Amino acid sequence: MATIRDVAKAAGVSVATVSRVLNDTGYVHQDTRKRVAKAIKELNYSPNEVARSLYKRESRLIGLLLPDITNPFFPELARGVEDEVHQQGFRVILGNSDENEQKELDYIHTFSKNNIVGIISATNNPIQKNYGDLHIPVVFLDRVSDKHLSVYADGVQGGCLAATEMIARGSRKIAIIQGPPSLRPAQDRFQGAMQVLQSENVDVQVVQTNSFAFADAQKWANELFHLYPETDGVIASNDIVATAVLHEALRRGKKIPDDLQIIGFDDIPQSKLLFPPLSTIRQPAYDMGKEAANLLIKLIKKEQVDERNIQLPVTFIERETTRKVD
Amino acid sequence: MATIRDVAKAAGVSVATVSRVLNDTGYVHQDTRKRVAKAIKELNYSPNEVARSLYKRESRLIGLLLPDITNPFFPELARGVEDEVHQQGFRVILGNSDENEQKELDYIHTFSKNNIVGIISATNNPIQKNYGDLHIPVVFLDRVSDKHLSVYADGVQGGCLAATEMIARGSRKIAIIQGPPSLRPAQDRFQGAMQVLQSENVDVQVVQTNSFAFADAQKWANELFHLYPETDGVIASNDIVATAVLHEALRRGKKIPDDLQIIGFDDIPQSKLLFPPLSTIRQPAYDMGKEAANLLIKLIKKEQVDERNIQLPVTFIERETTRKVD
DNA sequence: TTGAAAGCGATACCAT
DNA sequence: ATGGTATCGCTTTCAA
Repeated sequence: MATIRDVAKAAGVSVATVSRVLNDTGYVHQDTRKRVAKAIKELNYSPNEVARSLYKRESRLIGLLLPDITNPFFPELARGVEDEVHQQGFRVILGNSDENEQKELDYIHTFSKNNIVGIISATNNPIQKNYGDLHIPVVFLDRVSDKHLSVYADGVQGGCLAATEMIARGSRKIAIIQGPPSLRPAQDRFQGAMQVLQSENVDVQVVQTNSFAFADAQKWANELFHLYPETDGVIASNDIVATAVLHEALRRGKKIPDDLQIIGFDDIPQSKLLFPPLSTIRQPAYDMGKEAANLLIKLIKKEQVDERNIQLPVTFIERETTRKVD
Repeated sequence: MATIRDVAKAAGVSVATVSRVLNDTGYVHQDTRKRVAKAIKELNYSPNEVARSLYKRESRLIGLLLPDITNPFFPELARGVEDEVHQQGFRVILGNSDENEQKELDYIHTFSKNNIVGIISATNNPIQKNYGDLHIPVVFLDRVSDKHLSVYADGVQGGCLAATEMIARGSRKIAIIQGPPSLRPAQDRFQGAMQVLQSENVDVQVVQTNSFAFADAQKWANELFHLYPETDGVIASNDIVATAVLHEALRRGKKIPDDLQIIGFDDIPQSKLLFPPLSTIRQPAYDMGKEAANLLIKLIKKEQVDERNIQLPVTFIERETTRKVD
């Protein structure tokens, strides 16, 4: 690997001058600039980011912390973040915390030891203290935070929407699956739906859960139909859970959506490929990722940011686990 | 952030000594060691990886390059890689090449500029030249390579298995979906299946495709049933394509598996949650990731590696898109 | 417009 | 057993 010294020597100038043309700072004569450019090309030189980072005490790396890359919602977020970050000349280093506080800390540590310039975190653990004494900007994604900026979808609104649409389509014995208590977005959805449900003349049953994992979801789905066989509508805490419910309902020979309506949350790519395709409340995951990246980069560049929280709208995606309404 | 100097001062020793206790190299008196340890704790000191990396010309970062994080197969791989890498004290920095050569190059560049110690690549592009002049170990994952080590599942065997099982279960007019031509694993599966299909007395139709994207898959599924309405068995190039086929078949009112059997490839987590659950050829994605990580780390540590290619076995997962056999 | 030299925060060689 | 110091590759004053 060629270094800045090699380039300087080849071009017959000092390293300072090479650095100047590299960073386009200070004065450099046209001819000198050309000679340097030529040397760079000939030596196929590319500056060592590590050395640069050591001196400047900052890299061009952004840390992205996800709770579970295996849940299809998060790759969608990640793609949004990545595309935007990449386009603005930064790179992302991704960590998967596995919803485990120790791993999360490990990653924050790794990030910080590698001079990362900012962090986007979508982790579940309510350990925002861990982000406090970092001296770099942090944006929470799909999470709300009082202390830090955050980008998220309107969960309350989403919950309302789900309940409203479900009632409008005729369900009267509705089971609602309450996601993990520690997860604010899940609780928002729940609250939103409950608001509507309780103000209407319908039966409502709550199924309490504490994770979004496939396997667990299947168990709860089973439990749901066992406990409340009369249920004619399920509002699930996300699409994975909704999928498990759908699956279990079909297994039990229920007609969807005639016997039972189901509404999910997230609109992960797979949802439209289910049979029947899942009606759901869509979160604009990709856009959320882009927004978060954008916001973070503004912070990094110390640009003015006018809003501390960016809340994106959710929409009802009508597919075939809900009945038609005229 | 405290530096090694601060620690040295606080402990009343030189930086050399601090470095010694940090790295556990050379002699250092017990008492001194204790004083240093105390200072480290008090100052909450943690060594700057960037400075360390600059001097040693290597980091503790491993680059993982994925073609499309949005395809659920890859997060599975990634988790395997990550878990193993993490456990062995390295960290992974993840790049998503989006099946785009330029992005792939960008990431390789980023990796190299950040003193990454090794790369695991699962990208599609046949541009192994790009990895040639890197001076660090590279392991290909879910890809086969002549020049570099690689870890992959036995595609030919998988194809054979799919064809054999399908015939054993009574399909006689079989359509096989040939994945992207540039993708060796997809072609292996195809070849494997064709071998069996052609040696048996069955009709076989080939549907040529060039991507694994959801949207495209849906189009081909449609085309398949339009062109070959008699088809009573489909061997798909992966589970995403199989899902699209299943979806389209149900939409057209076919009974699964009575009218039509479907076998996928990969066994992504969603496959078991489809309705009916998808029969498929399972690749042990998580384990493949772990193997690749293990192999790479051996290379990094310059340990002896005995096999240049690690081929993992595939298995037929019988679910409900295939008929029972007695 | 250019160059010399002082750092950035570690490691490791050479003394002592 | 410990310390001084050159070094990694770059950026940025300061002087010329």
